[in-house]
Amino acid sequence: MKVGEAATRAGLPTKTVRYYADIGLVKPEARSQAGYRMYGPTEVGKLAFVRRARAFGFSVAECRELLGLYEDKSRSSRDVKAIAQARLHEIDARLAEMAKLRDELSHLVHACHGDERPDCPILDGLEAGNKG
Amino acid sequence: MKVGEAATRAGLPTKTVRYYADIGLVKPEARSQAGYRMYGPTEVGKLAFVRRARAFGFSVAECRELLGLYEDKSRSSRDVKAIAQARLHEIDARLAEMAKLRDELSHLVHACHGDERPDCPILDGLEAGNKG
DNA sequence: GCGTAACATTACAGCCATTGGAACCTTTGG
DNA sequence: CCAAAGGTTCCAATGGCTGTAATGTTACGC
Repeated sequence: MKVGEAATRAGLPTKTVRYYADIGLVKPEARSQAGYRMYGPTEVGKLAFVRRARAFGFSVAECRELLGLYEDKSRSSRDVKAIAQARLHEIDARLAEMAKLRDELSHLVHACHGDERPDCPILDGLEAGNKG
Repeated sequence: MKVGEAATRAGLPTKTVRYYADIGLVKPEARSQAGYRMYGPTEVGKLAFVRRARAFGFSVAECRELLGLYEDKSRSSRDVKAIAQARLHEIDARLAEMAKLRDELSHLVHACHGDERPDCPILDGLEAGNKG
């Protein structure tokens, strides 16, 4: 498939997919006669993976490393597992924090009466919660 | 207090606090005789507010909007609630994405035997899991 | 009162990860 | 055959910081 479809399937802007190809993060499987980037399901999978990892806050360099886990056939699976597991711990920590923040905001939203009164618990809560 | 202390209290880098002052997001209460940015507790509160909002994924522009509501005494809490609730939905979606990434990595980590063999299941995981 | 370290200032450059636009080429369908 | 839709490259700009240089100010020990 061409870049547009690959982008759509991966849930990324076409421009970004091209950019990822340019920086060598996710290269197209091949180029068509006319020079079009041609992608297969594997690449779409990688792109979607990168999208998730990026949304999570991993840098492009880290995404590269993570993708490296998939691509480096010469690496021992012990190394792969170690790196993946370390990342997993990071992810779990961030996930927990995000969930906590989410619950906080949720609580505040539900505590907010949402009428015309100017004293809103959301703003008070955010203001009060300046300790961390 | 001066910028350094304000930054520390708000949990932000000094540089960022100065940057926020420059773009008019959170201005210092005043300038000292020597031109130093002078902050009070109100500004520290705003800075911490911005930090948390940024961590939630609010853009600086959105932070500005929220701070605007915060500063506008005639604000209705309905507006604030509407904005916060919209963001909450986004955050939920983002959390779901993160959970997906986490599960993907977790699955791969557990499927990997972690020995010296170069054919690690982690390497194969992507081709299969390209649906999201 | 003086030195100096720790802080502050501005201005400007650079960074990362995109994103927009111009100018052009290829494929697809009536 | 021609237009629309979608592809290409390249270069510029954006958002949100972050580093660095050159310089000014303040606090503290001597």
